[in-house]
Amino acid sequence: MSLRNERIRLSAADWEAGALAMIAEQGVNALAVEALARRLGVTKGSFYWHFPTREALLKATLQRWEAGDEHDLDARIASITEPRARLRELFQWVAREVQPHRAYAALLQAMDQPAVMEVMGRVSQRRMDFLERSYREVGMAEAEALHRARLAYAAYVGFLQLTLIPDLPRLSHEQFEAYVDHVIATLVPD
Amino acid sequence: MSLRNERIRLSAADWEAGALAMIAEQGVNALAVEALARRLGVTKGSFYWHFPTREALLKATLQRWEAGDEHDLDARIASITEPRARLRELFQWVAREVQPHRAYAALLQAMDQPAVMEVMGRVSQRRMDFLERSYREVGMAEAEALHRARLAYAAYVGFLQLTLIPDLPRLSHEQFEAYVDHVIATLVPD
DNA sequence: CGTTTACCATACGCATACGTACGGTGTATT
DNA sequence: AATACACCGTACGTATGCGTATGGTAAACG
Repeated sequence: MSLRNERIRLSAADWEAGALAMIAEQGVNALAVEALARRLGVTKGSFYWHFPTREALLKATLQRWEAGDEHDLDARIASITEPRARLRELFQWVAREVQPHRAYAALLQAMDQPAVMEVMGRVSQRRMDFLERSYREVGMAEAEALHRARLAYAAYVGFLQLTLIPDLPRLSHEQFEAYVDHVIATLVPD
Repeated sequence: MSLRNERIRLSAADWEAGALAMIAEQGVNALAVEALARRLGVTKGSFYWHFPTREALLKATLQRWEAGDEHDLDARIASITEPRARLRELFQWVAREVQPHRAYAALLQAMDQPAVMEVMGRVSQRRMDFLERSYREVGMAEAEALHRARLAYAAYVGFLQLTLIPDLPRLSHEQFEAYVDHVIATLVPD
């Protein structure tokens, strides 16, 4: 038969990429084997050749996402030497590029699954440590830097959650910029 | 047969209360009809006498929760006239009493379900409006009050999320108090 | 050119969870 | 006391989604 004109041959990486896209768009719960297979134009007979189980796909996808996330942070933010500028750039980064944070927001809503919880624990700890070091570099005492890092990270996580509530009035571009400026002014010293 | 010694006769309100407890403990996804029936010591034959569907139970439970939430806010916080004291009391309230916020945190993780999304939209808007009014009362300009309200609410939501990540080091009581003091000092003027 | 390998389709088994049908029992009502 | 009603148990039908078994096909390889 073969109705499809373009021959499709997938690798494990293709499945992981599709899974990540599906998570970002519809959440972890929507990550079903057969749905993903349809999305990729094949059937699940293909899937179970690449992965032994759905759980294996999820873990591989999370691992890939975590590595990419860490890489982005290192490349864009950690390279900035001046701590205040680094913090400002961090806030503006998460403000400008919404797309990479959709997956993070989706994973926040799936913490009941152990595999997700494990990754989010590591990622959150790493980000908060990064924030804490930056705040210490601008002269904050140990305890204060820790608290401010926690507050800043909570503000980030909470903001992502709020963007997921469609009933809330969406921010226009100017409002959004003004909000980010306000956050920076409030949470970044000087 | 009737192995149970105590006769159990339930009302719709009993089912709603049980559902709310189940949501707070294990999340919205864990709210299954037969599981809840076991928890209440009956079978699902009982459930479908009180409710036509699982969705109906969820909506009724959410409605009950929303009413209680609004009542608590009015009784404890809104009655405080001095705006700065009101804001401080608000932060300390959500800090001291963790239990009432478990349901809120659980609902945050179930935003993919339309019924949940609708309620969370209303509740979030109401809370942010309340924060904005309070900030305006302490003398903030309109735009700044709006931004600060958003930031404060995001910090609340994010903090709840972070408490759900068990891999993160838990805060001791003193650390927790110090953190709340830091948040108040940072987000409440003067 | 024949065979192995990599990838995929189809059909099936099975568990979970919703919802339905219907019969049963205790309590209230007349 | 007889009947109706409120509440519950049991058995069943059905949909979904995971995982398995097995056969098929195109491309790579000897």
